[in-house]
Amino acid sequence: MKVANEDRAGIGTLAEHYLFASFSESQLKRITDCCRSSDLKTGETLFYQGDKARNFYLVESGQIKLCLNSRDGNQKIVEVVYPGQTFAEAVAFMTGHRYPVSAQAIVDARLTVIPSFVYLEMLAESNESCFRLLGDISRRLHARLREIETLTLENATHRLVRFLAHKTISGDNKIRLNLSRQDIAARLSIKPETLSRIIRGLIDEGIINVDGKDITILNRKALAEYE
Amino acid sequence: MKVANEDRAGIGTLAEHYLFASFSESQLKRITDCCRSSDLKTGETLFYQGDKARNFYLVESGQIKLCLNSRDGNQKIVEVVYPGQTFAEAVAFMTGHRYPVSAQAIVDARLTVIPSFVYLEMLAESNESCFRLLGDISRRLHARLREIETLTLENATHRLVRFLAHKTISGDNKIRLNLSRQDIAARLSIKPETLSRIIRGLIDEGIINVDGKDITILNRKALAEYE
DNA sequence: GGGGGTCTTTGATCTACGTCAACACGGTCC
DNA sequence: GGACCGTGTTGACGTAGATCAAAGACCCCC
Repeated sequence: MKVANEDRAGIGTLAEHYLFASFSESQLKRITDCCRSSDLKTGETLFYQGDKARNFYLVESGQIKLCLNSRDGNQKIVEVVYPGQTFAEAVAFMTGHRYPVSAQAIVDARLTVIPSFVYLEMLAESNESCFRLLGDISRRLHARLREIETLTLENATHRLVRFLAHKTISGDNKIRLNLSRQDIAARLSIKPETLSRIIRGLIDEGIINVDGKDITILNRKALAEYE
Repeated sequence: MKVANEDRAGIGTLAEHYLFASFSESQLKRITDCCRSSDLKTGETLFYQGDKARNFYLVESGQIKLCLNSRDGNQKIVEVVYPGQTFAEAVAFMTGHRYPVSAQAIVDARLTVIPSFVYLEMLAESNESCFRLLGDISRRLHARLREIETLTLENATHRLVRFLAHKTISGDNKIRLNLSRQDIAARLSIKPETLSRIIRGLIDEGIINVDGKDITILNRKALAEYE
């Protein structure tokens, strides 16, 4: 289902988003009146880590990567955000109100820019919406925990296998990758060269087949054993 | 201030805790009526990863480690919780309602056990409390992000230096470690042997001095350069 | 359609950290 | 006091993954 959403334009509308589902018509109008759309070209940066944060975002179309950069030029992709998903909601509640990551478009993207203050105002009037946001942030918290888990207790191959498993529609053995090799590498916290070698290994073992961005799982059992 | 709290008993009372500060007298009473205290001996496990979660906890005294365990016996300490702090608040909002980590006492500890359902009920009546919780979870989310950052973009020495810097009371060059070496290692995601060698290195460079659990920073500038 | 650029792959080598094993240093229990 | 056990340290060695360098593959764009 994730794959189905990718790159599809127009599914990111506020009114139908989970976080906004509990607002009344008038509340929703007050929010949308404050929102605007923003277009980003491939490679363009929306904000840098440390920037003052006044908004959060809903992806209407395209893909955005949230990443951390080290002084010596290394990049870690923390999350890739797809149409219909929001990001940076939690920033409004953090002291300092600064983005803890940078956000950059992987492909041309269109976003809805939502000023945090209006959202907070509406939140203060709607307990149900608070609960929705709590659920949303808790899910993110859990995702970060699993990330820490794979980083510390699993090796690079495990991480790739998990990544593939996550992309798999149940029952289907075909996966269409929507990220470049270097972005996958940065997402999995490994170097492109290493990723290439790991994929090579899986191909040589007859576990997967690769054709550009298309991956076919030939031996599901063997793949699962890496997890 | 963190150091000052450690092992001190009795500071963990619901009424004075941040998360409960917005509840009315009667709401607070309804919660406390449902709570009980629980004592844990050193090494005892409160819950295991995957256990059904019905409660969250406030540490009254002692120390609790939240950790992940791999099949091959490796342990990663995600967080150490001290008196006056809560943990597992977010679990109530997660699908499945299972603890994503295990919780174990590092030293004898006393906890307040808070049934999630009462807290949720009260939360539904108090928007301000929702905001407090949102702030609380957002802070945790940010902490996890920084953890991912140090794990992927920094090396073992950096992580130790950050750990020490975090423990430092500004202006004071003395640090009293309250964790065993192996727990520090598990917290920093390195092996005890490696931790030992890194510390040795810093001593040999004349940057720190170590006497059991007491560490003195001799050269703050040199230490900071590792960060 | 061909040439310049960026991505990806492959090979050779390096290194930070892990592993394994031996030893040393306290506590504590008779 | 001595035997003991858990914890920490040190040394020798192994390895996953990084780095460096070079060769292909791909992609546009004029």
